[in-house]
Amino acid sequence: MLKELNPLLHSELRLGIMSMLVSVDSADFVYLRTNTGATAGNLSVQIDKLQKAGYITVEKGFNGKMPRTTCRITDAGREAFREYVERIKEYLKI
Amino acid sequence: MLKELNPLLHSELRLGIMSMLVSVDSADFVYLRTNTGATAGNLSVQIDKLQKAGYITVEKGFNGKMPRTTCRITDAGREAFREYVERIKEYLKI
DNA sequence: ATAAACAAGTTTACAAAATAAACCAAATAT
DNA sequence: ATATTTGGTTTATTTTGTAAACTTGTTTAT
Repeated sequence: MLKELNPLLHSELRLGIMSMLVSVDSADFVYLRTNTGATAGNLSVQIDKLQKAGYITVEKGFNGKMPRTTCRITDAGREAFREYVERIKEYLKI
Repeated sequence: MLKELNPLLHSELRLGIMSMLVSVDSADFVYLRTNTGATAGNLSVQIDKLQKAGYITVEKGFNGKMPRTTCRITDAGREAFREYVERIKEYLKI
């Protein structure tokens, strides 16, 4: 029997964000926006959701004078991602 | 760069339906309902969407006196599923 | 024979989610 | 000085998912 997929991760953009964060130390807002191709508004909202779930941390600082938002995956995020991958594999039959 | 995921397949229930159909000749409504755990209403709606997209065929007949709805995946459905799997693999890093 | 309960779906109304447009504040370019 | 760009956030709209309510017919109990 197929197990439920974590609805927070089963979203194209949020999965994309997590996918980028899982293999780097950190990534900033601009990097994520560029590499996901998302609009800033959409990205902002989805980052918020991931943060509220405790899957990522969001740190606001400055790059010189320009604001910079840095995201990092948490252990809980990493584990949730791992389990999501495990579960969806059964759907994909791989 | 991550490619877009087919939104018709990136849905837990529809992906579950396709996942079941991809490896059997056919499956009827009751089988799909039981094995996905979906409500009949939800299943009906999602089957409709897959059919309208040309990913499955839906045949209405009878099992004795009781109505029976039989679903089959089409070549287009199989191909869409294949491509979806290929694309989401990059998100999952597998 | 009639009513109650059940089976197989469909329709529709509602809730949740995704998305982009509009907005804001500060920095840089003209 | 002012127009444009950068780095976002807020909010309004659209899209989507979902289940409750309904329909049509069948079986079972009385």
